Amino acid sequence: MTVDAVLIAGPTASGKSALALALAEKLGGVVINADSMQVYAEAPVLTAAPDAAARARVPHFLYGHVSARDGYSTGRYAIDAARALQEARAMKRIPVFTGGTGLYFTALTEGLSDMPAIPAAVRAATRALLAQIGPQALHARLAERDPAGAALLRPTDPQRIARAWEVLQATGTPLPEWHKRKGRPVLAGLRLAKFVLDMPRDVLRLRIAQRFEAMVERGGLQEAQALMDLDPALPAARLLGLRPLQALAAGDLSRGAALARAITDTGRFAKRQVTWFRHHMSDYGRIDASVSNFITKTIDEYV
RNA sequence: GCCCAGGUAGCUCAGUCGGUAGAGCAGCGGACUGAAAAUCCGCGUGUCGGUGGUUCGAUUCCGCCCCUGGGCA
Repeated sequence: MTVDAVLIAGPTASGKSALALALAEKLGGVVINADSMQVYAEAPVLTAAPDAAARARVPHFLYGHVSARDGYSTGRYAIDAARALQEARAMKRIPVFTGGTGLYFTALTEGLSDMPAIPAAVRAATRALLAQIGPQALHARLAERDPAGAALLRPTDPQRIARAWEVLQATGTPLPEWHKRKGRPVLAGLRLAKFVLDMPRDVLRLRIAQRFEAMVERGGLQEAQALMDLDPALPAARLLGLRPLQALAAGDLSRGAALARAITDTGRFAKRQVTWFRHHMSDYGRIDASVSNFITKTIDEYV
């Protein structure tokens, strides 16, 4: 495998971390996270982050390097990933990027638009305004100043409306204008081996269910309890399973109902991931991860 | 064994005074440029328990059978 970096994407619970570890070990590489939730330090169990044993075998980057009590973003990820890449290259080790966040892979291989970070104060004010007047009204206001941008968005899509609004407020330039300025991909100019793990949906759902049960056994409930006071507006508050487990801890949900809720939510997420991979990553090689020896087979075939 | 109430979508149910049927949840498909494990859009996926009968036509009415729940013994 004569490449500069390996990319392994896959839906949650598909076994990509294990493949990345085995591949990095075989290649003398490092593993770099490409998952938006595994960056948080407080929930290694619930985010299925690589454990101490894995991290002892191969250097891991961008796992638990930020607090769940802080915000994080794709923009920050792109910066962090570029730095991790430099560190790996300085070590003369091949970086193996792995995770399930499609947008992070876009940042790695396509690049985000070249635009400034939006000040936290503007973002907070936009959220407050959105909460106050609602998405329809904010969409209407956006349409007054950025008709073209507003036309691209549905009045029912609060997150994208807020994003367009805050960018306009902070920079005075409509978001679509910024999107025309292509930025430099984190992995620009590198030879890449790109893979997407794949498996039948019903098999994946079963794995999700089994893994979540195991997470609860291994301290997932305690992690959720420790984050009871987490600001619900933070990205980390969206962590799958967090709310159901907190409801379980508070006595508002039975164990069975909490687990069912979390497993259903996770299955839906996996479906969205697969849709992204199918349409944005069609040039990635497909690996069937439902066969028991897929790691060995993959290494035999590509290394 | 007898009486009663049910058997309709994966689940919980609605409905058809006889013209092959919807709702919620689940599920499936799709979009996606700095919160992306987010956010948003679209789609009923069905031998209406089985089998005879009446009828131009039965998921609907009638008979028998099977299954489930409750009651009486």
